[in-house]
Amino acid sequence: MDIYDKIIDLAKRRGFLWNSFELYGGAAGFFDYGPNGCSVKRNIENTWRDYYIRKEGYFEIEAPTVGIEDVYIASGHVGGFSDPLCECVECHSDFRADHLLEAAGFENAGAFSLKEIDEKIEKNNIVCSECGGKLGTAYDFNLMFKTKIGPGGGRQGYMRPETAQGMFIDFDRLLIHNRDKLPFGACQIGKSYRNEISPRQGVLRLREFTQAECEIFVDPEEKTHPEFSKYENVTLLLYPRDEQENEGNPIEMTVKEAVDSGIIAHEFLGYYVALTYDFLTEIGIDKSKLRFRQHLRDEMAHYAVDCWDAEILTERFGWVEAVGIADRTDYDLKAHSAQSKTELSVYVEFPEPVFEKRFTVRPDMAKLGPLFKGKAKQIGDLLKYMSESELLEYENKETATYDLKIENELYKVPSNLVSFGEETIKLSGKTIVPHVIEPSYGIDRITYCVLEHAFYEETLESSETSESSEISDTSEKSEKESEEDETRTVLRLKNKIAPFSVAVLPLIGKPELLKISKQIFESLVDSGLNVYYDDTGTIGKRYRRNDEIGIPYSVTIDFETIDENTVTIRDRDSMKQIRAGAQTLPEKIKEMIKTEYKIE
RNA sequence: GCAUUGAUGGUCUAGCGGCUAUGACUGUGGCCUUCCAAGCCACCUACCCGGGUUCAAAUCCCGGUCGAUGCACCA
Repeated sequence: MDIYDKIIDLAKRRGFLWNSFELYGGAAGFFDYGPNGCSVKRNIENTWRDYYIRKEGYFEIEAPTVGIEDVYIASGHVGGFSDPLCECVECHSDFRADHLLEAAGFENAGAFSLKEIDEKIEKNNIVCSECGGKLGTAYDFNLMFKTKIGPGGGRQGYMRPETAQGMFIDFDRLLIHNRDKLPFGACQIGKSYRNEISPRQGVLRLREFTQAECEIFVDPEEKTHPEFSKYENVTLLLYPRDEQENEGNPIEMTVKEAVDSGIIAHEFLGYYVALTYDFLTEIGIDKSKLRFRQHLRDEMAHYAVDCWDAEILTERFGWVEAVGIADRTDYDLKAHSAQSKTELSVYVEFPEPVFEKRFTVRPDMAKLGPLFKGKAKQIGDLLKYMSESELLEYENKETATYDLKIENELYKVPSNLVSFGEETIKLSGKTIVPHVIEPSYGIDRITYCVLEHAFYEETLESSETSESSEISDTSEKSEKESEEDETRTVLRLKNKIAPFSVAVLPLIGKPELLKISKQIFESLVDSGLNVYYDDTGTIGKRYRRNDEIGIPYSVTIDFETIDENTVTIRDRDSMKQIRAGAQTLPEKIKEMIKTEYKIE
């Protein structure tokens, strides 16, 4: 049983993760979060909000999960989020049709239509590489879930394959909300949907999953980050493109070093790579099992400048991509701008107005109008955009006119109606389409990894077998261990991530202890803590149960509580205890939660 | 989607044509119990779904669903 099986087993038993639709036999690619899983996931999401909304000051929005067709035409998902597949008639293997053609020597096979693919397969006699059978006609498999909006034929709708488009579409509203200034960010946490061909690896590849995405809109020429110094000395394990291509290894370096040496494209990306490191370690990802891998050039979207994935090491699946941090440039805004025929841009004021000398031609339109009637505008425009030398070329000194030819008609424009010269123009700003820096987090993957990294088993020698250390034969000893020693399973979750902060446990079920326990429970609940109360069975069993779902502290009420108004506080990880006054318990526990206090 | 393989209480598991489906752990109630899965008593909970073969199917056959693995796909 590997750690994945152990965690899925624990997750099922203790209400973290359940297969969806189990009652009806289940469906691949869907998971339910049970009560404890829901708490952990929510705590992770709220910590994310803490970083992006509270600290970074970005704006959270909530857009629909169903989108209209225009959105995904613009984003490229309607056309590009599908793959041409080809099925073997004999053995029913599926192949990427474009890959087959590329293997047969065609270049840019990805650009072929389905019809072209069929023709080329036919002509070149391409057969199934598995069994040599004949290939069926190519078809598009689009990874978006389709739906209809409204009754009857309805309007074509799609379940969103990423939350990002919501932020792009609201760009102009968000810009006004930020009072027309860059940079600013918008985020959203929510479900996304991809109709995966074959979901595997449990909760790591889902058809419905939760993303936390942030789109930060920046000035394309200003990719330094004002708060860069906050993270510049964070040391990261980076796996740059060059190292991957030359079979090298990840390298440790500070964010500053990575940006200065050009490994990370710019400060803005570096800042969010470091923030991601901070966030992931804060929620309990093991530092030593976290690295940042740069996308290879062919792996990156064609419009992206640079892209780094946070990868988390898991035992069964190896390095799992959990976060992507990309510079998407102005691709998305331009695409939506073109699709919606609306300008999506920002007017950026220069710190100082810029004065530019420019040669300008000023045709006297008030005179040219009556003279040339319908052609006047065309003539005027032609003159306006001429350089000095061009203008002089058309000058006819004899007749004192500029002789212009438009559609083979000659127009003689009197020179005295055209003035020109150098002018100084004041520019106080310019209109730009912002670039987008996108940190995108896969919350379900992160949640699984947090559980895996928190998972801890220890073997406790049962008290009767303490003499077993005298046995010299190791195999005999291990046999004895498995018989008599017990395994304690602990989720060493960070305090802020654990499903409950503290458990209240009367030592035994005597009425006088139960009464006072309830009072202590109430006082902790009233102070805002998430408290778990349990008075069944024996104390040891309850400790074990709570260890397994990661409750960091247990408050035990015993007979001294009645006499002296004190309780014990037990540490989940060390099992050590301290005594504390019941009066100030809520403050004490809150302080311990906040400081990740360990009783040694 | 293909191939291999599996599916029995919440979990692990025995049974592999034939009585009321085995056991352990968990859970619940009770007794006991002054700090780490203690003990005793009682109880709850299961043959993945649909067809077929048979007097009789958890067991054999076919199809489906879900899981694991490989190929393919995906990030």
